[in-house]
Amino acid sequence: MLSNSSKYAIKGVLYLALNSNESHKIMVRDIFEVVHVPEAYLAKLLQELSRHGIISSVRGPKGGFYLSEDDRKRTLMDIVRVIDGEKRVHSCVMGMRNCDMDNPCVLHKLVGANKSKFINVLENTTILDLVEGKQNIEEFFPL
Amino acid sequence: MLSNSSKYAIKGVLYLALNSNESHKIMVRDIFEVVHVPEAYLAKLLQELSRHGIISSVRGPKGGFYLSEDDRKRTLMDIVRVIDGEKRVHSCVMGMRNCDMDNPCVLHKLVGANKSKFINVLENTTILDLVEGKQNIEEFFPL
DNA sequence: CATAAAAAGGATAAAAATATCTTTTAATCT
DNA sequence: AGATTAAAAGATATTTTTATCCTTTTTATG
Repeated sequence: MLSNSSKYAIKGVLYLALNSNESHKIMVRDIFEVVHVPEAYLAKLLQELSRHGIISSVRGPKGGFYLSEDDRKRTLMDIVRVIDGEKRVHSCVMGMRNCDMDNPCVLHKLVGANKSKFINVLENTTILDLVEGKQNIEEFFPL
Repeated sequence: MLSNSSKYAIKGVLYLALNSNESHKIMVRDIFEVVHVPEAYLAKLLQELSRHGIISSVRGPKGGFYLSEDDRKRTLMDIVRVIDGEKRVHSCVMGMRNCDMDNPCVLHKLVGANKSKFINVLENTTILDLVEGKQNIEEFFPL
């Protein structure tokens, strides 16, 4: 429903949201220990997000990853979509054939409603919401 | 959150609930095609459930798997617990350290509520509920 | 222009999940 | 008892996910 990779990616982006901006970019080297994700693996994930325009990056000295103002308007689902793919997220809880949102099976009715809510949260929560929101920033840690 | 193996197991048990009883046992051979799970794999899963007393089975001729009356009172969570383990189900959505139901992180607050509901459904829905309930039996298919 | 910094990319490795095959054990029926 | 049937158990194979390593490309700066 939500892969480790996606969780890692969200953690990384969260860190960027809290610590980076256009004039202060951050290297993977400075993130991976804080969010407890292997350096090379996190790099891969962030590169993937950058390639899909979900986050920003520049190469070379003084380079690194960061979130632009627009990037911050991205939703959690944007991240998950890139890392896990649309398919995984929307696949039927029961893996039933001929069963999806529109034509749900019984288990869909039982658990699907909650899954849908889960998806709604992912779709409606932006990075900005998380960071600027009413949330106590301290609660994010430890990532 | 819910492995394929668990889904397979639930499907298998559902089939047993609909088609078996103490005096009419069913062989894996007769289930696997209907529920679209590889024969040997489904066998493993059902054996595991049987070993943990979630479903019933007898060996030899006229043998097979079946659900006793008591078996039918088992919840979906009983199945998931055996196949996926307690840990997987209750693990933090974000994989945060120091984060669980009692001491939730921010993402917990966002998506955790729905996850908890999801878990509640699994914990409060018995096989019997699914089969005898108000549900139209046809809706289960195709498994 | 040279150099160093940093992401990007490709190839590989390790671990976990999924799946299959083979042998053993138990029950039933001649 | 012996043959047969079916689950149980054990060993092995495949695939997917997760993770690492190493090289290449880009870019800023002295």
